[in-house]
Order: sequence, then structure tokens, then C-alpha cells
Amino acid sequence: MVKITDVARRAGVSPSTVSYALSGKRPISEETRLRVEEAIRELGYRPHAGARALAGRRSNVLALVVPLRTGIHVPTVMGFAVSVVTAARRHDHDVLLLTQEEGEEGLHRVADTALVDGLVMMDVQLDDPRLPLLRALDLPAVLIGLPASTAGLTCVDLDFRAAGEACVEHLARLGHRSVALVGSPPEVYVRGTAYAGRVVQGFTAAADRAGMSSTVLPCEPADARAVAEQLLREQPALTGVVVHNEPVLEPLVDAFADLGLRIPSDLSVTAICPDGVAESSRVPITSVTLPSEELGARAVDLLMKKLSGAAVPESTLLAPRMTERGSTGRRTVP
Amino acid sequence: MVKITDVARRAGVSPSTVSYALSGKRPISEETRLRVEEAIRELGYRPHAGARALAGRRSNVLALVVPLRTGIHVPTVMGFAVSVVTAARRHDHDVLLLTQEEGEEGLHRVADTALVDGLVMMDVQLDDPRLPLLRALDLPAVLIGLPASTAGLTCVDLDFRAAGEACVEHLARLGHRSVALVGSPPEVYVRGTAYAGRVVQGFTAAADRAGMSSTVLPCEPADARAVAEQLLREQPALTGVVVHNEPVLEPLVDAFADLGLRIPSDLSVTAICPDGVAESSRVPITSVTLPSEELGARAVDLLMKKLSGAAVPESTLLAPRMTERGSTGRRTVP
DNA sequence: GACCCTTGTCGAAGCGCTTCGACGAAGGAA
DNA sequence: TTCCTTCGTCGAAGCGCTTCGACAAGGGTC
Repeated sequence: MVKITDVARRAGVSPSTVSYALSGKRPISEETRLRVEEAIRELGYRPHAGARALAGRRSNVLALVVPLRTGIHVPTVMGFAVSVVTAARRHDHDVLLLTQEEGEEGLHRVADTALVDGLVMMDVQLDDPRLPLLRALDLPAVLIGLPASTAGLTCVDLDFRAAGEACVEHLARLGHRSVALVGSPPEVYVRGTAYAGRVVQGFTAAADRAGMSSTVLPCEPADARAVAEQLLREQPALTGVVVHNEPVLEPLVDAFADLGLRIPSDLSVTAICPDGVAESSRVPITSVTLPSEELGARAVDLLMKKLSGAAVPESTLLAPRMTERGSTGRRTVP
Repeated sequence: MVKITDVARRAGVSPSTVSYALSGKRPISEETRLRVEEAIRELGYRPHAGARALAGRRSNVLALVVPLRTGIHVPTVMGFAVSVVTAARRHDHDVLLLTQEEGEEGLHRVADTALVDGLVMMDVQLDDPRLPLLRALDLPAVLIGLPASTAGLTCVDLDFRAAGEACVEHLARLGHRSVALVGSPPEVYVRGTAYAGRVVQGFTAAADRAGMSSTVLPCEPADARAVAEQLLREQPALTGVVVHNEPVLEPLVDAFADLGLRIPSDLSVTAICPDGVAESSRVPITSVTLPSEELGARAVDLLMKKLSGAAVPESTLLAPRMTERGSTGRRTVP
């Protein structure tokens, strides 16, 4: 193993100079810096992570807590995870994977052993039991998701309430008068998943404001067909549907087609989901983007800011962005 | 932060004794050990990860390289990842997430900085470009997947060839004479994904041995319907289908149903996929398990063995296990 | 009883890095 | 010229842990 003293010897300087040349924490002459860099290249030097963590009190590792609950869409979660890893690398950090099962013990462990410098937690519930611990632990953390109270926390999320509203308003502008929201499986609402509830609120509020008739229906992945039938039966005037449930989107569209409805002429469909999901549907779907990429990057950026001691806002909500893809159209009055 | 000297003082022993009590690397009297343990509990001591890594030359962290290629089934991949994390925790290790994008540079980094003790790599291609590096790096590694040559490596996988054979033989025993394999998207074969090709080999070999007529058809996620139609058109005598493509399984079954075929009376369907996928299909599917749980655990166990200096076999193939779920039946001769 | 193990513990020496204080040299202000 | 800064570098002191060698005490063995 090549160490800092080897580099120092080769460059004809002291180890501390190498360290400063690398970190930039003290001025080093251009000439010396170049010599050091050359020595590093020639020897293939890489600082030992453990030694660095010990002496520098920074591990350059972040923990990422990924959810494994039922009713979540795994590819969407992975999208977040990948964007967090990518963003972390841009800041010269690595990412440690923590599963939900590990729970509080896992958080304690990585914090107390100084294994990680900070923490990104996904899929936060409205009243998440881990929040008190998170506030107590003195480990900088950023949540992806918005709990009931953000006091003392740092959260980023899509503004799901506004996203629900945006979908309804889009349909309202197109003349629709009767809309439905097809949401996540019931369990997701039961356990208080923040974003799910917020979409419902936004959807309902916007529909009420616009004087539209509206329904909300949770939906299991396998029940797309049944839900489609139920909607048409109970809400015969229905012409607009908002889908907030990735795995159900395509089956639902298929079910409507099988029931003889054409999209968008008979029925306008819009969704809240990652662009990839909306694009790759057989019928491309007009949707509000779930910007995993951007959310993950924001979360990491905020975490880095906290690590550098800067103050950050308690909550950052991204405004919804709607992309038309032809699955919505003007209501054709029958 | 509470450190080992604090514990030592409290327990009335020296730091080295605390260390030995913790690691068990030297005999410590029962009585002393208890006193140390109590001090640890009272103070809430946790050894500093960096210090431990530096002094002990072990970071107690593994790297997990997860694939992000197109055409893979993300929930299946996550199943592996979770099982690796869980298994690693049983061995007191944490898991660092490396994405494919990081590529060779990522491997180099975690190895050279001693960030991790070992490495688990998923989704190995037949002729994976990372293999030479992996052999060169002196970082213990285990692959999930079986490349063309396992020389100098350690690999675990389901015996996909045998799995393909098992499916055909199952259908043969039930009297079927004409079978088809619906596989992954073409790109997966093109890039030489090991398991995909092996299933084809096993499937074809077994069908030939049994004197059955057989076809192999790759399939994109969206093309289930088209593939079903194509199969019936080109192979009218078809009565048995093997599906090796998780996202396509359910749509394909639906497509056959729509085309008027009853399962299993008109058509027997079997699959190679995680049990969860086979069970949660609308029609539960007789399948060969893809034992993510077990494979992940095995991979980690093998890695731990390597870390302790023991010799391990170059390749470990798990025998296929078939579970009947009612989607296959005796061929009813027309 | 002399000798040798084994058991249980301690002190000290690192592991490879960062950081602090110190200091010579050079430049500016007076 | 003198004094004060700033710049660029060095040496040494840790960071918190593991491990090595040493050693006292006790128990077998002959």
C-alpha cells in the first residue's frame, strides 16, 4: 500500500504538505502542488479511508435509508437511490445502504460509530416513529418526503398537494366536470404515507373549487380492471382520471380500453409518476413528473450544506411540472 | 463521544483488555468480561469505525455493485440487494452501494482506499469487462451470476440451465409435445447476459432430448400480446409455455386468456422467477424459484469465508426447485 | 522442587492521516 | 531601516483503536 509518506518522499516535501496540497486548506505554491500531484499519479496513491475518517473526523460516507414497505413502486425507489448515489459521488462521498428493517438500531449504529457523516431517508411517514430519534441523534439528515411536522428537520419533496391540484386544474381547463383519483393501495393511506394523502387533499380541494364532482379510489396492483368498472358504474359522467399509482397506470389504461373507452376522446387520463413510466405506457400519459433525479440531488446538496455548517430551510417543495403527452383532451360534450 | 479508554477506566481494566473482551482474540476471565460489558452498556460505547478500520485493517463494510441495465427487473434486483444487506448484517458488516455507472473507477476507489473489505457484484455478463480488473484487484469478491470463465473467481448462481431443463421436463412429464420459451428482451441476450443464455440452452436441450418441438422468443415488456399471438399463429400445436421474464409474465397470461385459452386446460404455463412474482399473478404460476434471498446470503457467506482466508469453490450453482401452483396440467389431447 | 505451559492482563507501539503551532523568507508600510 | 504581515512549509501531536510482547500467577509434569 502506498501512503502519504511515500508521496511526500517522492515529491521531496513533508507529509503535511501533501495533505494540504490535497485538501487546499492551506496555501501551497503552484510548483509544489504540481510536484505532489505528479508523485501521486506516479505512485497511484489513494488516501486510506479509515485513517482519513479518524484524523479528519469525516468519513465521506452518507447513509441512505431505503423503504421496503408494501405498496411502493420499487423502480421509483431505485430511481431515487441511484440519484442519491450519483449526487453523493459528485461531492466525493460514498453511500451506505440501510434497509428499513434495520430501523432505529441501524441509525444509531452508523451515527455512533461515525461510519457516516450524514443521512438521507426516503419514504417518510406523516408521523414517522424514527423522527424523534433523528432529531436527537446529532447526525445531519435530510428526508425525502414531508412528515406532519418538519420542526428541526430538513425535508425535500415534490409538492404533491400542488401536483394533485395541477392535474385537476388541467382537466378543468379542458372542460371536464367529473373526475376521479385512482390512488395507492389502502395500506399506504392507512399507515400515513405523506405524499399519498397530500395528493388526495390537492385533488379534492381543486375539484371542489372548480365545482367538479370527484371520487377517490385506492387501488391494489391487481385490481385495475375492477376499479375501472367500479368507476364507470358509480360515476357514469366521468371523463377525467388522475392516476397516482405507477404499477396500476398501464393496466388501468388497458382496462378502460377493454371497456370500450378511447383515450383521450372518451376519457382523459393523467398521472403523477416518473417520466419514464408515463412515456413507456402503451398510450403515453400526460403527467406531473415525479423528479426522482432532481429530488435525490437536492437532498444530497442540502445535506452537504448542512455538513459545511450552513443553515438550510426546513422544507423544500418542488413545484409540479406537467408534461402533455396526448392522453388528455377537451371534453366532448355528449 | 465515549471511547475505549472511558470503558476501560470504568471497568477498571486497560484498553487492550476491553478490546480483547470485545473481539475474543485472547482469553479474558468471565468476571472481567462481564464488568467490561456492563461498562459498555452503561456508557453506550460504540467503537469508532474509522479507528477500527485503521488499526484492525478491516472496515467491516462490503461493496455491493448493483446493475442498472435496461431489461432487468428492478424488484428482483432489489430482492438481491436486500438479502445481501441482511446477510451482511448477520456478519456484522455494512453495505456500500456502488452503481454500475461508477464502473471500474468505483471498484478501484473502494479497494485502494480500503473503504471495503470485499465486494459482491450482481448481474455479471458472460464476458464481463470488469472481470480482469476484479482478478487483478486484491479485493475478495463474489459474483452473483456465472461468467464464461470462472477461473480465479468466486461465483454463485441459480443453475439456470437446469432450471430451463426442469421446466421442459415438467411439461414433458405432463405429456406436452410442443413448447415455447418466452425470454428477456433481445438486448439482454445481445449483451451476453449469462443466465438468460443458459436458460435458452437448458430449454432447448431438454426439448430436443424429449423430441418436443420448441421455439424461443425474446419479449419486450410491452409486447406480451403480440408475442402470444405470434406463438399461437406459428406454433398451433403449442400447449406448454415457459416464461423467463418477470414483467411479462402477467400480461402474457392475460393475453392468452384474452385469446380464449384457459390455463392450464388449454395451455400450461410455467416460469422462472422469484416466488413472489409467481404467487401474486392473477393465476398463480407453477415456477422454478429464483431464490434471491438464498443467493444473496450465499454470496455473503462465501465472501466472509474468503475474508477469513478459507478456500471456496469457484462456482456454486443452486439446484432448481419447482413449485406447482396450478398453472400447468396434463395435456388434454384434442 | 524445578521446570514449563497456560491463562489473564497490561503497557506501548503503531495503523495512515489531518491539523496545529512554529518559523524562515519575502514583501509592504512606516 | 525596522516592524509587521502574509505565504509556504515543516515537525510533531494526536484521532481511537488493535495487537504484540511481556509478565505475574497458577497448575501440571517429572
